Amino acid sequence: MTQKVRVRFAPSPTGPLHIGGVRTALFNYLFAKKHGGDFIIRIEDTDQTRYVDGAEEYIIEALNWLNIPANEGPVSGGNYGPYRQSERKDLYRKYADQLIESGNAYYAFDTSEALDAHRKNHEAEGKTFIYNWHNRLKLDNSLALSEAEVKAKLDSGEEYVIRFKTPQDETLPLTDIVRGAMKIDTNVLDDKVLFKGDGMPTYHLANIVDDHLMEITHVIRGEEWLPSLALHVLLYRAFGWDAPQFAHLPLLMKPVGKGKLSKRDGDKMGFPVFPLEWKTAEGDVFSGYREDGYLPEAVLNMLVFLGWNPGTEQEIFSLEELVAAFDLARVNKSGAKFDPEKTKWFQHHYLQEMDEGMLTAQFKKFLKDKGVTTAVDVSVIVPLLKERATFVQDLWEQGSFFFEAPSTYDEKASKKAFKEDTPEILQKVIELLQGIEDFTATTISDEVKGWITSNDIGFGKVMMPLRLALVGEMKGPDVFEISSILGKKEAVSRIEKAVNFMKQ
RNA sequence: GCUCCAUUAGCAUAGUGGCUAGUGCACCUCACUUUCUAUGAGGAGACAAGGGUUCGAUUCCCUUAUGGAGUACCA
Repeated sequence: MTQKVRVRFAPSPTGPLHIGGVRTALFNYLFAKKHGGDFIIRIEDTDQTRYVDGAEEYIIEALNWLNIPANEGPVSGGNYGPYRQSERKDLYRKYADQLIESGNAYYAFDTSEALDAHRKNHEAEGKTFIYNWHNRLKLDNSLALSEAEVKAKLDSGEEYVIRFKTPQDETLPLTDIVRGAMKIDTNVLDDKVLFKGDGMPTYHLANIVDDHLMEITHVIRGEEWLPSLALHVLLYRAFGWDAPQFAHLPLLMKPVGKGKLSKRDGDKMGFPVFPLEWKTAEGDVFSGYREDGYLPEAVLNMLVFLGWNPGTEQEIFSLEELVAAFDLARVNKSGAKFDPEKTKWFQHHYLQEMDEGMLTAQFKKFLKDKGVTTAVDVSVIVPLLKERATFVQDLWEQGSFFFEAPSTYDEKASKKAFKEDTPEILQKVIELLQGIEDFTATTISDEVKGWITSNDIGFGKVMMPLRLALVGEMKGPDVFEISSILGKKEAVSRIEKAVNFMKQ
């Protein structure tokens, strides 16, 4: 029996959770649930200078909205806490020391200024400064200095960092579930800082220690971590621990042009890149899927197909179906361009599937928020409008005329529809409507159509101006449905208004 | 620059050593709705390039090109 699957999503609370991060969380969630495992959230806040207020709450709320909550985390708790690295601070030091004792790490006293200077000099010569085997003995660290010198520096309280002593002359084989086998020459790696001058570990140390302590079995993360994989594997080895399995997910790219999707792309191109709306301290607002009216099911379905597919032709998946179908082996290797149009298609689909009573309730709320009061039965018009709606707000877009009589007539359409003989025709229609007792769509339709054919008038001459009179534009459902819902009195009044408008 | 990763139509992708290379979005046409949507039916559109290996390569190998990531006392 293998051990229980435990995966973690480890965001850094430096701002709102990017949609790419949401996908990483989703894949972690699906993998965990598929294998009956646990999904853990861990806040990686080892960089205190980049901490942003509210970011952590945002992350949790976003996952809850999408219905993919964690089993363990800073809010839900668990047996492996604390789940914030800042609260685990005291823990890391001893592991860094352990590495020094075993000869896998060393103290380095080089100041940031000195290292920056080295980098600048190298850059000027077109070279890259790497802190590793080829120069570590020439720099200011415990490998180059005598024991007494090191002790003196340490005792005097001089600031230092702890660096990993990357092994030399080794071809390290790496395995990734998505990419398969890779290998890297350890000589190109640098001696990464594991423990910072401020007493905090870097991501690299903290993530290995925590993943080990939290008994993480699979690390599923973005491709931007692939270059760090060698270091991480080496760290597990240095500690003598079993490494988890790794899976690096392809990046999400902008819809057009080059480069990865960034937070500024969204509002520039008219789609959200965040699950929830986010307001910065400076007052900038980034739109979110939730506030834009997307359903969580649509966002999830869209997201899961970015970099994964089931290998069948099924495209619509409920969360349960995703859990059943998901497989890391079917994750793609190359970056996926984000397609906002496809998102809308999913959204349209899920809106159609939504319970009609629920949709009506949401639309009623929308109307209330807008301050619209009406005698019209909203539950009657929702089914009429819904198939052409992608968002709840589209119902208003499509059917506002049910609640407000048109005050103007679409210019282009009225040129086409309002002709010289139109007032006369509409006047006849008014008389016709007045005479209908059973004011239902079918009866009105029969009466009007019958009248048109028997008088040989031509449908266009009647239907177009009639629609324009009732709606104000060339849109909306069947004109007779509209007439019926508006009621005789209102329908007649709108037609009269149009007649008067034309007479001016 | 260096290291690692990738490359099927505008986008997301399926797939195979030999088939008309499949699907969805978007696009075009028609039908329906005498409007606009939605829907239905059709249609156009792809294996980055060049070398190998092979009886045969989109599929395997190499090179090039393009794209991406990393290259911090950030995650």
